[in-house]
Amino acid sequence: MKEIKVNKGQILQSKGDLNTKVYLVQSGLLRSYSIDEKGKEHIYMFAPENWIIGDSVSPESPCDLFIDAVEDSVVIQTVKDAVPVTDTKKLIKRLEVLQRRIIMLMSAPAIERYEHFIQTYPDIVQRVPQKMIASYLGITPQALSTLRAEIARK
Amino acid sequence: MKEIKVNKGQILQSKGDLNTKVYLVQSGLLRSYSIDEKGKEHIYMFAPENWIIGDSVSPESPCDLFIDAVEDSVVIQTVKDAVPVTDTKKLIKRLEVLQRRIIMLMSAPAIERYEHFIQTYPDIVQRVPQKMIASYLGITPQALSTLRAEIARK
DNA sequence: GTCATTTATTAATCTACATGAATGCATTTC
DNA sequence: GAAATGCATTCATGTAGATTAATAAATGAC
Repeated sequence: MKEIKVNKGQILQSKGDLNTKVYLVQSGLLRSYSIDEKGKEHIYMFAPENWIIGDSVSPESPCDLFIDAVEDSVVIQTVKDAVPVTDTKKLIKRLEVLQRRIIMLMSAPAIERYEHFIQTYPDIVQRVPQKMIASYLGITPQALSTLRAEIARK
Repeated sequence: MKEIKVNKGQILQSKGDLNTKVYLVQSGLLRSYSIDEKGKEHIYMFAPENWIIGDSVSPESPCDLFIDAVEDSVVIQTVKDAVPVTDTKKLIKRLEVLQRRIIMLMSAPAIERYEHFIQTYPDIVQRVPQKMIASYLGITPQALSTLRAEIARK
């Protein structure tokens, strides 16, 4: 358990890493994402102040996600075992978020997913480039741009 | 905490219910799903023997999902508070599954999601109608049928 | 066993979103 | 402060998968 300063763009975890840690964000903003065979990034989550971020695999397995800093950040790094004990309530809360995300990915068109996102995370919208929001929503930056133009036109 | 017999097709939980329970499947097969504004079902998960199924919202909030029996089943019903204590490891395992599902929904085409599904849950494939697999994958039964024909042709 | 209902398949058409490319701004870098 | 890089926008075209509809096969009800 130690405090780390991370610069914007700095990578904390790469796909395939073993013995990965969990990060509690003190200040700044991290993100986790996967990269597919075509080299395309897909953002799994954003972690602003007070959020916990890490790959949900056991420490022994190679991880799936990259984690890096979207802003200069300060984080506390802990081993995975330390976390579950800390806060079961938070885990349940996270399950709830993931459940809603899956349902939305399957049933709602991009425009509704976008509207839900800006309502749920208005602060994050201000802090990350639009292409990252597109990546989180599962669409291209072009599609998001077009969709925003449509919303503005109304 | 009590044991319940459920008949195929019987609904255990409907969207909007309060004080929802968690079900541990003894035998048979349950599923949870949402219904969108167009009346279309989207299966969130299947729960065969020894799985836990429930809506990930606090007991006080109205739930989002329906739960019903795909086969005649026997389940143990418990209140939510009883579960977290039981097994943090299982919660983590579930986070891992959800993480992979989200990544796949965003980055993999339907055919790969299908192949991943039949590899991961070969038993479930045998036990549920194809349209439910389509619903789980986030595509229509027609699309799955066509996609299966393509696989067979190879 | 017969009829009714649900499920799976196939095909024609439509649509949301991807891809690729061009352009204008805004940032960073030296 | 000029050049380079990254970001957002717009447009033309392509495509995975949705929708609609018709038919066949399987399952269930009586």
